[in-house]
Amino acid sequence: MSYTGLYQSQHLRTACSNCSVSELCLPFGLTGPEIQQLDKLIVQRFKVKKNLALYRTGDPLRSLYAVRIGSFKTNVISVNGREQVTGFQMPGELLGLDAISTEIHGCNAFALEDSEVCPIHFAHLEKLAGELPSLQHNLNKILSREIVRDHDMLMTLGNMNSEERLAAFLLNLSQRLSMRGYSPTHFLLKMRREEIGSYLGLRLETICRSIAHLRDRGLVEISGRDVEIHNLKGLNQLVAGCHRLRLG
Amino acid sequence: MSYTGLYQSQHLRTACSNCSVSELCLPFGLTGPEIQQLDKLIVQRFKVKKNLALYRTGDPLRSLYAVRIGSFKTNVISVNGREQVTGFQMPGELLGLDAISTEIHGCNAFALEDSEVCPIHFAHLEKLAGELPSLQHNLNKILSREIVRDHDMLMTLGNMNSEERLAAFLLNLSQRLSMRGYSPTHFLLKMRREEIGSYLGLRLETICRSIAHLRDRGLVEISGRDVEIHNLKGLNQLVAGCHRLRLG
DNA sequence: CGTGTGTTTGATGAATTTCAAAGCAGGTGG
DNA sequence: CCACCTGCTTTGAAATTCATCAAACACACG
Repeated sequence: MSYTGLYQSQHLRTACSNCSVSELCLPFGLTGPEIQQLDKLIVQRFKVKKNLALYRTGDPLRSLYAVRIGSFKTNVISVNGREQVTGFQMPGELLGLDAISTEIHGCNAFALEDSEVCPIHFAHLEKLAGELPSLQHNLNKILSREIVRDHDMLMTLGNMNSEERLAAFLLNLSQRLSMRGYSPTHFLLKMRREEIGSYLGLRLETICRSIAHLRDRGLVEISGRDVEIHNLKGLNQLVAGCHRLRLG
Repeated sequence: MSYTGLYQSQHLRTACSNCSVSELCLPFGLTGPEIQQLDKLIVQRFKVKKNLALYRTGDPLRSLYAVRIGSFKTNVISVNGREQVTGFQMPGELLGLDAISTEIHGCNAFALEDSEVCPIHFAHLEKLAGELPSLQHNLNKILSREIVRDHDMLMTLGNMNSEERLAAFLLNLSQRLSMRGYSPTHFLLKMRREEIGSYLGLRLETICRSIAHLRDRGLVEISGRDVEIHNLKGLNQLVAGCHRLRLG
């Protein structure tokens, strides 16, 4: 069995397994005729084989990348050789935003499976943004949203125990997949336990044990990379108290 | 004794205790005549008393704020009432970047001491950025730099023990202060132990004990809020192995 | 000089890491 | 097609770190 889909086995596929150009424009919040402007930037596409780098720390920023097919992880390697995973990206999401500050990539991006991306030449994007206020506005929003996401992650690492972190992680994947039309309750993990652990600030053994705990509570069934969420509500309750209090 | 300075007692002051308008333009990377354009946006200034909020979660985004005098913390309160400090801001730094995504503030900003800020009306800033490509470019960079900072923080929380986290925190303050012309080795903390703990994902008692450990190693002398770094090199070595490996 | 807030230190217990070993799955070559 | 590797996952037992609970202390302020 082979997967062209992502985080989702073929027979479960309920939506497109890849992203069209106009879908790639979605993060930029563009509609109608403006898409055609952005279209001009999203002309190329290329494949990245599993475990190969899309870019590496220190590479100059040429393009941002929109994931079309597959999935990626971004990580930073410390002097003493430890990996810190800073994020996982799936189709329709952007890679490389952190490089804008220095115009040099500050992390590595590796394909977790055979994948395909569309490069978006950054200098051209900025030029186009200068002409299209709504594009500029949305670029600001995209960058800001990334900051919000990171703050949520800080909250996860600062306030949650291992079981809650794993639950929050699974719910996050579930939500992002359902946004793209996939099943929110049944999907495949493309990363190893060790990578999940790095992302969540835990050791891989702790991830295994937390999986076992969630299983014992009857909330999920996870065998290998295959995830089945039995009780979405229960998972949500587990992390509810740790979430951002929304006012206004 | 009263402090108009920030993180720095009066008698130690070696640089300006507040930021002029042109200094506030520094984060935007502008020089020469362009500053005069930005000047038009930075016209007001107002004071925020210690412990009062500059803005709160749920407030609509009207302005970003440049800290002129004093210091702030940003935090998020979770449903179960726990505080997560997401950052500390000192003069010359910007507040409110995370609100751009939703146009609603996603966190609270509190003054840690009597402070003064310059509001930068965001709609006007975006409009001006549309006319000044270099301003737009720098706004992108500022947002991206915030993402990089957050990634470094994820690394701190994911890979370091309590002592290393505290050392990294002190070095970070030291570096930001020295950039502004203050002593990198002698300064005052404006936040409580509990707030440092929240920021570093530790309890306040653990902060106290980590302080004691660093003192026992002869690296620092901290009594109350007064910090004296005796061995900057030693502190750096402590966290060196956990830092980003730079290639290229 | 008392009161309240913030800090320090100690004793204990819980959660997570570390070390170790066994089990499983997928891919490769005989 | 099977056997064997190799890399990944799971589980157990011991060690460690950090959180929790508790109490004393320090300091600023009215």
